[in-house]
Amino acid sequence: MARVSQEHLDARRRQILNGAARCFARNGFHATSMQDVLREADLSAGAVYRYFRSKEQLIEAIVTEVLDAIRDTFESAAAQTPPPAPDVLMERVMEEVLTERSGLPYDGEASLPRLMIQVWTETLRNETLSAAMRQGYARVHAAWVGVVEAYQAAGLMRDDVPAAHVARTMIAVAQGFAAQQALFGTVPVSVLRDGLRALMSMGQQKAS
Amino acid sequence: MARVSQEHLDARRRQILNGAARCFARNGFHATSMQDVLREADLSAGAVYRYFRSKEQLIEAIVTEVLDAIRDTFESAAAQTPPPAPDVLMERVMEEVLTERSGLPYDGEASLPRLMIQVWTETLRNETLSAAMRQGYARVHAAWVGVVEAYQAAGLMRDDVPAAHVARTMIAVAQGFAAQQALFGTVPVSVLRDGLRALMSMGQQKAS
DNA sequence: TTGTCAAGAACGAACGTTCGTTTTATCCTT
DNA sequence: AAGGATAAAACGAACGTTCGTTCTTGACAA
Repeated sequence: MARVSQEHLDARRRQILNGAARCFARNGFHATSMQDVLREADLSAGAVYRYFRSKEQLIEAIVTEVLDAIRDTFESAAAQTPPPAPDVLMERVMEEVLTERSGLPYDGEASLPRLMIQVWTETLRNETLSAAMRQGYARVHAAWVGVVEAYQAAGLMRDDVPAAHVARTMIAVAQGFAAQQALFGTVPVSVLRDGLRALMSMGQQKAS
Repeated sequence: MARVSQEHLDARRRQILNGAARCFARNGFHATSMQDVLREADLSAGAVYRYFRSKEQLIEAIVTEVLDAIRDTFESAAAQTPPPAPDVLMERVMEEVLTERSGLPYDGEASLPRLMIQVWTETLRNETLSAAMRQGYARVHAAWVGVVEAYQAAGLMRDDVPAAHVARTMIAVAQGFAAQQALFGTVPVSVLRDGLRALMSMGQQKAS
């Protein structure tokens, strides 16, 4: 038997995924042809189809990686105790999303945000991926509800609002800011931190 | 001459756009075939190609309509004087986006948010559409900077943060919340309003 | 150590299908 | 009756995928 090493197989798989991710981040899943992927990965059709049964399976592999990376980033940021204030927390999350420490070796400008919105549109038409996305969101949401409850318990935030509503809003901020990175180009994360700080300063006169 | 009335022509064009928008909201631009559009619009290829030179032109027409509708919604919400607080302002914007008073006769659950994220991905690969999106964003941004400056001038918000940063953050909230509507289904806008209120309440102890 | 060989890995031309679009024929309004 | 609006069929191109072949690898006999 002349099988090649497992590291070799893994490296080939990575090579394909990375090439595909570059194509997908640039052009989206359905405007990217398999020939584009083959060219970018510098492999033949036969080679690629040895590792992935179909284009759809390749897409699903990328989507899963992206969802996992984002989920981990959001979850681990919420794990600190005591949780930092929203402006600091959000700054940290977005910094990680933009620098992609997430283990994804994709390169290119803001490629994770670009892939992220491609993934969003794909979940609209693939029920399996939609379920995966919702499941990842549920975990992030739960973690961030814990953060909000800590704010409220510490008296830092009014507690007459369901923590789930606040968590959803905070996640929306992160999602929207990430989308902006993809759409309008990279911007310092401090912009978001400052904006949140200013919004957080608007509550003082409410009691009068 | 056997020309048909202008109303007929306009109605046919609308019929095509509406059918295409339904397809695009459901499956995205590139996973929707022209045959899908023809079927949904209940017209033949010859008829559709009389009104739109190509699929790309059809896509651009839809993208432009969506961008215009969103821009108008965001801009008009910022036109009130004095501007309502962020939670109320945002609630109003999202209400309009979700009910689609915007003149777009597309139907279906949260179809404008769904189309919106499809449009986002399309701007990643089409420089013309990207420019249109950036231009629309610039107008919205300018309007919202005005709102933030009003907050600061009224002493409602700390004024040591650039208004542009706050405006960007507020737009991110709206974008993210709209994306959530597309991804996870409709949720009462009051969730966002509550979440913002809670975030706005976090500033009071800062001086101590 | 070296040469041989089978099996796995990779190649790339070719397949059938589906795509967006064009052409041709018919209908219908004026 | 005339001619634009629509339908229906057909087109070439490009798609995702397959498959016969070639190249490469590592075990093992000598």
